[in-house]
Amino acid sequence: MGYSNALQTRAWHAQAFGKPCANCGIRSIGICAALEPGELERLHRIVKETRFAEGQSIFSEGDPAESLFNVLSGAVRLVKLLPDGRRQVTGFLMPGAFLGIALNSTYAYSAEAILDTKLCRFGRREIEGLLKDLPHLEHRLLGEAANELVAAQDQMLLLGRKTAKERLASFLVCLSRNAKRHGFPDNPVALPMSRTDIADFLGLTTETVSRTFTRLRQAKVVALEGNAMVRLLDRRALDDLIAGGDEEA
Amino acid sequence: MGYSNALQTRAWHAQAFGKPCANCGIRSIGICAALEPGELERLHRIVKETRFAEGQSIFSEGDPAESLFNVLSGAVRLVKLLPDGRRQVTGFLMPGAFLGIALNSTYAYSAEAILDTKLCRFGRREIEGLLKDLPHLEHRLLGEAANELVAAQDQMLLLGRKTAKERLASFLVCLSRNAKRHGFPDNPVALPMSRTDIADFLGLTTETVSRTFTRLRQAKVVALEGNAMVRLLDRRALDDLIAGGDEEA
DNA sequence: CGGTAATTTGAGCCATTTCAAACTGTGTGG
DNA sequence: CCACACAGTTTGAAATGGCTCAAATTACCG
Repeated sequence: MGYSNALQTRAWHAQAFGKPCANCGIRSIGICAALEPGELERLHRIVKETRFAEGQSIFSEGDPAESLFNVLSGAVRLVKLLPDGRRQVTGFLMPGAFLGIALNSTYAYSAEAILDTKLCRFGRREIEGLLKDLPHLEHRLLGEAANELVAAQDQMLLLGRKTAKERLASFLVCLSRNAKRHGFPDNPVALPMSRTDIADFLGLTTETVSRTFTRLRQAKVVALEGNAMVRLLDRRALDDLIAGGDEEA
Repeated sequence: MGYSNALQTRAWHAQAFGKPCANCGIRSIGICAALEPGELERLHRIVKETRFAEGQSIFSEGDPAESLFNVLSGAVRLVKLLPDGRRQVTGFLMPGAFLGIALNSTYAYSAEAILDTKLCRFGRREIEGLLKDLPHLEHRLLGEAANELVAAQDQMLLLGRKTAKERLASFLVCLSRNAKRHGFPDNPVALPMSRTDIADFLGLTTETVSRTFTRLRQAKVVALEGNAMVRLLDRRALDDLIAGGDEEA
C-alpha cells in the first residue's frame, strides 16, 4: 500500500533515478534483492525507468501484458471496473512493490499512479529470458506472489465479513505496518489515496468511509491531521476491531 | 472449485490411487505436467497419498506449513475465521488444484474436505529441494500462483461491488467453466458444497443465497435438479448478470 | 484570500440480515 | 421397500447497516 505527505514524498523521490540498478535505493526491498552484482548488470540492461504523473494510467485491464514494473517511488492503485462504473480497488502499491506478476497474456486490472510515480519497466519477453537463466529471481517472484495471495485472502475476509468500522481499522493498521516495514513513519500514517479510493478498496461508499472516520475520531481511536494523515491513538481498540471479536469502541 | 454428483464422484475416485506419478490421472492438469519422466520418478519418491473423509480438516490456519498438496479427487474448501465465528470461504479446490502455494511458515487459512478426498502430500522441505533442481517446476508453480491471484482479484470485485444476484450468477458460471475445463459435465453443474459454504464464499447469508436461487429459478435462468445440481437455462441472462451492466431478469 | 474539488454531514430508503418457522430431500432403520 | 427423522434448505416478517441523494463544510492550491 502507498503513503504520502510532504516528508515521505520527498524521501521517495530521492531514490535512484537514472542510476544503475546496483545503486537502486529500492533494491533491498524489491525483487532485485535476489540478484548478484553480475546479474544486476544484466537486469539493468533490460530495464527502463518511466515516470507517471499523478492520476495517469500505467496500463488498463485487458491490455496485452507487455511490461512488468517495479515501483521506485510514488504510489499506485490497482483497479477493476464493472461496465456500469462500479469500481473495486484491489490494491495499493508502494515503492519496492512488483507490478504485473500475473504473467498472463493480458492485464487483469488497471494500474494508475496515485502520486507522481517512477517505475522500472521490464519487457515481458526480456524478463522471461532472464527468468530462464536466473532461478533465484523466479524463486523470489514466487515468494512475492505467495505474499500477495495471502494479502488477497485477508482482503476477501475483510470484504465478505467485516463491518465498516472493522474494515477501516484493518486498513489503517495495515497501512501503518507497511509504512514501518518500509522505513516510513508509521504513526502519523500518510494516506496518499482519496476517500473514494479507500472506499473502493474497502467495498464501501465515500460517505460511509467518512462517517466511519468520524466515529473513530469521536471514540478517540484515531485523529485526522489534515486529510491525508491519520494518527493512530488507541492501538488496543484498533487491534480489537481488526480481530473482529465483539464491538465496544 | 469443486463439483459432485453420483457420476462425477465416481469418475474422481477412479483416478490414480497408489499408482506411480507417471500414471497419475490428474497429471495433465496439475503442476506435475511440467515434469519429464525422470523428474516424475523423483517427485514420486517424496510424495505420499493421503485420504480425508468428508468434513475432515486437512490443516488449520496458523499451523506450521509443513506440507503442500495436490488434489487428486474429491473437493476442498479454504476457510478463514474471525474470532467471533464469522467465516469466509476463500476458495474451492477441485482435482488437479495445488494446495499450499504460499510457501510461508504457517498456513494462512484452513483447508477442509468437502467430499471424501484424496491428496498427494509433499513435505515442504523436500519440495524446496526439488524446486532448487527443477526450475520448470518452480515456473509452473509461479504460473499457478499468478492464476490464483487473478481469481482472487475477481473475487474481491465480487465481494466488494456485486449484488447478491450477480454474485450467485458469477459463482454458477465460474463453476460451470471449471467443470468443462476439467472434463466434467458443465451444464447440469454439480454443487458439492452446502448453501452455507456458498454463502460464506460469496459474502452472503444462507438465507440470501437460497432466496436468490429462488429468484433465478422463477426467472427461468436456472433450474435446481436436487439440491446439489443446477442447470443453467439462460446463459445470456447469466452473462448479463456477471458483467454487471444493468438489471433486468 | 477566493475558487474549486474533496470531504463531511443529514435524512430517508433499500438490499441484505436476523430471527423464527415451515418444508424437503436424503439416508436410515424397521 | 417404505415410513421416519434429521439436517439442510426454503420461506416469512421485521430490523438494520450501509447506500443514495442532496446540501453544507473544509482543505488545498494558485
